[in-house]
Amino acid sequence: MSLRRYGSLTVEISREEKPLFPGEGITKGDLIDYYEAVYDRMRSHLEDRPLVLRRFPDGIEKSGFYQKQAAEHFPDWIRTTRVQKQNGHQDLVVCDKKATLAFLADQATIALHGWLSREDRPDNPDRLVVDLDPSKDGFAPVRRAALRCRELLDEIDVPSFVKTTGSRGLHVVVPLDRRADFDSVRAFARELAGILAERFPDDLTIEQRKRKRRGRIYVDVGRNAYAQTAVLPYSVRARPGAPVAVPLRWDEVERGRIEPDSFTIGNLFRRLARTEDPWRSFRRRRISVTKAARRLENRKEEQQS
DNA sequence: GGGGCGA
DNA sequence: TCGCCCCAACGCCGG
DNA sequence: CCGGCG
Ligand SMILES: [Mn+2]
Ligand SMILES: [Mn+2]
Repeated sequence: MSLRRYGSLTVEISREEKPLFPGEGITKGDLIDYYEAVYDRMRSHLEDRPLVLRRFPDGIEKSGFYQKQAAEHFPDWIRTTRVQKQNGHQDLVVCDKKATLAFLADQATIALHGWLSREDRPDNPDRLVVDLDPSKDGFAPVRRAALRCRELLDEIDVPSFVKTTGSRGLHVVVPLDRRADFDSVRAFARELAGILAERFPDDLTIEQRKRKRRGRIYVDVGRNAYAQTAVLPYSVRARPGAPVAVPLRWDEVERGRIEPDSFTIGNLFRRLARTEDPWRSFRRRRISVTKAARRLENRKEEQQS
């Protein structure tokens, strides 16, 4: 057992040498090192956001579990927030310091998923996510879908940001001013998805039924709802190679060199050292969904005339 | 990873 | 003392 | 209302 100190807090680390990614020999100690080092970049995406933990105490080759309710035995300095659910409430972890991230990593939390809203206004998302899910292999169509999504948003002066998920797809993310609730945001997102699928019916679909997708990319906006989550920027994924969800610049998507597993625990720091935060302007560019929806309506009218 | 519980 | 179990359930949508 | 989906 070893100890790591974070200011006045001490985290007991158990079994640093335990392999969590046996294929690559990546250990729990490596995971903790990673999250320690990435905390400063991750911080703005963690702040005030209820978390869902994806834990793999016996490594990614064994089954893991999701954890929402913070365990009784978590230290008292781990902050939690009470959220309402169908039949009562739950206390979810909120990460407000590096020590929390280190503790969660020691608990074999490989991936962190976050609500799209923050604790002070849980019904009003601060980001809209267009989740592009390929139904077959090949990343080029996903990159193209993301660029088409950005293009549509550009047409109505809505800023957009893109990240790899570390899995198979991409997320296109729009920062919101939180004046609109989930129902309004989702209605707008569904409108966007519908237009995209209409423009590119051979490549994109909004069909929920897998069988009806026919190999096309699923433009999933269903995550824009209360208590739903998306993988957080810089989260590791429980997949071979220890891939990471990484914010990108749009020109990187245009160049077409990025693959879903381009960034991993093992190579992300080269990038962080060389590249400034591609989402640096995220907060500055928050928008009103109500106004954006109005611009989308106007545009549709002028196009049919 | 760690607590609770029944054998 | 040891082995086993638990650790999320929810919200939306189309039919 | 059910079942599928993520
Ligand atoms: Mn996805
Ligand atoms: Mn999805």
